[in-house]
Amino acid sequence: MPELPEVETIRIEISPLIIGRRITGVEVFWERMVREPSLDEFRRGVAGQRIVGVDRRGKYLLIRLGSGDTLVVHLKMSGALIVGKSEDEPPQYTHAIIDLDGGMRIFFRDPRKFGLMRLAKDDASVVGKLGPEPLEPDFTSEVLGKLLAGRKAPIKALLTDQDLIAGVGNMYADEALYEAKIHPLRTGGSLSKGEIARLHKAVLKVLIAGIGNKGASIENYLRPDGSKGTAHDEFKVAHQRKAACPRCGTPIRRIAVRNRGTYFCPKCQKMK
DNA sequence: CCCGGAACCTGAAGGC
DNA sequence: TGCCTTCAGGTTCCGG
Repeated sequence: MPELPEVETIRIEISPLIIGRRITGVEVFWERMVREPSLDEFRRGVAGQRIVGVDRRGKYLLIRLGSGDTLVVHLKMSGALIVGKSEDEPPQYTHAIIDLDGGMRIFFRDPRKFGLMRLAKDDASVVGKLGPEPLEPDFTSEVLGKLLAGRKAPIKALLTDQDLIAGVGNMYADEALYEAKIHPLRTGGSLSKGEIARLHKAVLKVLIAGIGNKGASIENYLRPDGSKGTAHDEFKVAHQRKAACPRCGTPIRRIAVRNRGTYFCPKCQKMK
């Protein structure tokens, strides 16, 4: 599922393919994919525009247009942007196509149909409420401590709350908690200063490793050239059903936290 | 403000 | 073989 490392990989790899190209048209086969404005307005606002940049904020991909507007893409759980040629057959589950000059097209593939696009005048209306970017220098252990102070919710739920930290999703939250040896059900406010420092370091480590491995191809995530990432090969606990803890050999356990599958080592990550 | 649960989606995988 | 259940989870909305 696209989380920060997956979206960042897409940003890095799609930028040289599409920046400088002009969008010649948009086809949308699943209309609910376009949230704002109306589909007609969306088409008019996108068609004819030149792509002048691609940014990322949290899990949002921000495609900058010559008009000053931003084509916002969120891939949710199963979305992928595949760059191909005009004569290519659309991949299965393609729900929208963005045609570019030079005989290229971007296929928006999304089996679960959660992914969305919108056209925005400014960033604030879309990503204004997001928490800090975890890989920016201003995201320090002290900042993380302040965000968690007094919170009664499970740390697993807080880590995946986009208003607290932007970009961390279910998989990387499990990996970070394992790395920091913290039980996913510990409350945010119960973490010691040392544990917060460990967790901060772990979040950076797993995200950077994820980007280095071009994302995790659990489920349907694909890179713009259609290939898979390899980050999931290095997951210690996330989705490791029936596997053993690489540190102590204890079977990995799965529990549900806020209705999300949560994997951890019951021996290394104690409630205390 | 804080917390938890449901809804949106549908293919894949596993059990019987 | 085939049906049924479970699992996957980012975001938004709603109720307490």
